[in-house]
Amino acid sequence: MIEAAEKLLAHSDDQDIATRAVCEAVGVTQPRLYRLFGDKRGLLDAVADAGFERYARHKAQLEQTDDPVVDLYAGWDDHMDFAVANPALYQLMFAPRPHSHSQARRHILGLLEASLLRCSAVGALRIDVSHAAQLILSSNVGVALSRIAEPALFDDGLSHRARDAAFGAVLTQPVASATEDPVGDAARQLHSQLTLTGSEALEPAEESLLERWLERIVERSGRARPEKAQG
Amino acid sequence: MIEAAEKLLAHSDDQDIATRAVCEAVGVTQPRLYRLFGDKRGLLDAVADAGFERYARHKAQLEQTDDPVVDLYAGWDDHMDFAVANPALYQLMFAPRPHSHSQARRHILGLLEASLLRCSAVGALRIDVSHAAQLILSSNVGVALSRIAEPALFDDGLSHRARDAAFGAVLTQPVASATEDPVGDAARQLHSQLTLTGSEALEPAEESLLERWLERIVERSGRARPEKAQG
DNA sequence: CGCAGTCATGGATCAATGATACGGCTTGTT
DNA sequence: AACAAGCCGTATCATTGATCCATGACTGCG
Repeated sequence: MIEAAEKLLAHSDDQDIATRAVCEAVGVTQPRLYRLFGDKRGLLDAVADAGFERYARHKAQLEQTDDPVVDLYAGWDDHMDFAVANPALYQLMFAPRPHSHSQARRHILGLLEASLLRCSAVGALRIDVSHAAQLILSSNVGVALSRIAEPALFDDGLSHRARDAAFGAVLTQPVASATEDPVGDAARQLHSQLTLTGSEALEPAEESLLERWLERIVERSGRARPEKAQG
Repeated sequence: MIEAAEKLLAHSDDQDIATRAVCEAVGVTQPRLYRLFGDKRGLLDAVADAGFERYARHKAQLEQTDDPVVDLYAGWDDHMDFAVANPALYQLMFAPRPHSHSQARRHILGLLEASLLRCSAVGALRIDVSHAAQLILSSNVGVALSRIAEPALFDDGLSHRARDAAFGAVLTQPVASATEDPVGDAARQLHSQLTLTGSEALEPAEESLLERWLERIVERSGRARPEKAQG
């Protein structure tokens, strides 16, 4: 029945299900559902917890590297994959629901803490496990919900950038400095200044062409910059 | 009427409102509401957009420092304050709602980009404005929604830790001191860098013309002191 | 001033849905 | 076989999102 509810939820366009629909999808009556779950909220909690179990199973198959930091990176990406693959279920698990008794968030935080504990054991963690887990999970959820809510506003590369930002603040590994690309940095700064105030020294056509060139420089240097983490 | 809807929403414990309740709180009939907003979703969109306007007004009163990075930090904290002060409205604005036409998220992203553009203009930004805005907003929303959903799981200091993590990934460590001629400074810096290392992104002819333009910008800003440095 | 036409208005109502009461059936025990 | 107990499902209620149609107000014309 939980499977049916999740299926209906995934296919419903307004992110809501009717208890009647769930019941007749399984072939049972409504009182049965209410004796089993007590409430519609109870049913949704059960669906959310079932979602966590699937999440945990999928994650258990994945995490077997001997480098805990690599596993951490894979965990973030896996989380994002889960979110985009099951947006409705993901919202059920991570969007605020009043009076929800689902333990999915707490359990996933526990999984993340376990993963971080391994990192901390090899000295890769800069702050304590609990705080790091909160930071990573909330950031990860924020990116996922933002992408679910309005994919047009949030870039495809956002997940990796946010991941590196969160991990950079949490892990002890040296953070790549921005001074590796001085040309790009200077071009970016000038581009912003021109956008903000303009310049009386150039004709409008010249300024427009200059801005295009600066964008090219920034883009080129962004590609050439050594991007360390992918996977 | 929007105010009444928001008030009811804030006081409702299940994070939902009945169109009847809104109508009789204002003293109008239901068809009136449906001719005004077309839909319950339309009403909620209107409430969300009204929430953005309050957010924007509150923010406009705040942002007046001459250090854009300081303003950026204040903006994050202000965002969190808004979230904890108006949790229901905040969820309406930032939690995914199917088929929502609310522009609140887009507008707030625009405000953030404007704030970041000022940072980038003084060389405080390591990546481009749009990407930085996406990262900061999604992380901020994630922390806020997590705290709203389950305050017990997420520490009080999480907001500041996440803030520093996001900003640390986005800002350059040494903040360039504000000068009276930022365009000229940026142009001079880029000119020097191009002279030193060049750029593969431009053709030689383009690069040569770019250097002449940069010289013109530097010369002009050196001669005519820009007294109106506002944009 | 009177009248027809147009349109907003709201009481009444429909349809969907969450939740439940009550009669009937199965099951186990004597 | 008779009886008690518990589960099941039909039928139903209450709430709520959304809409229909008779009514009345306003406008423009004669």
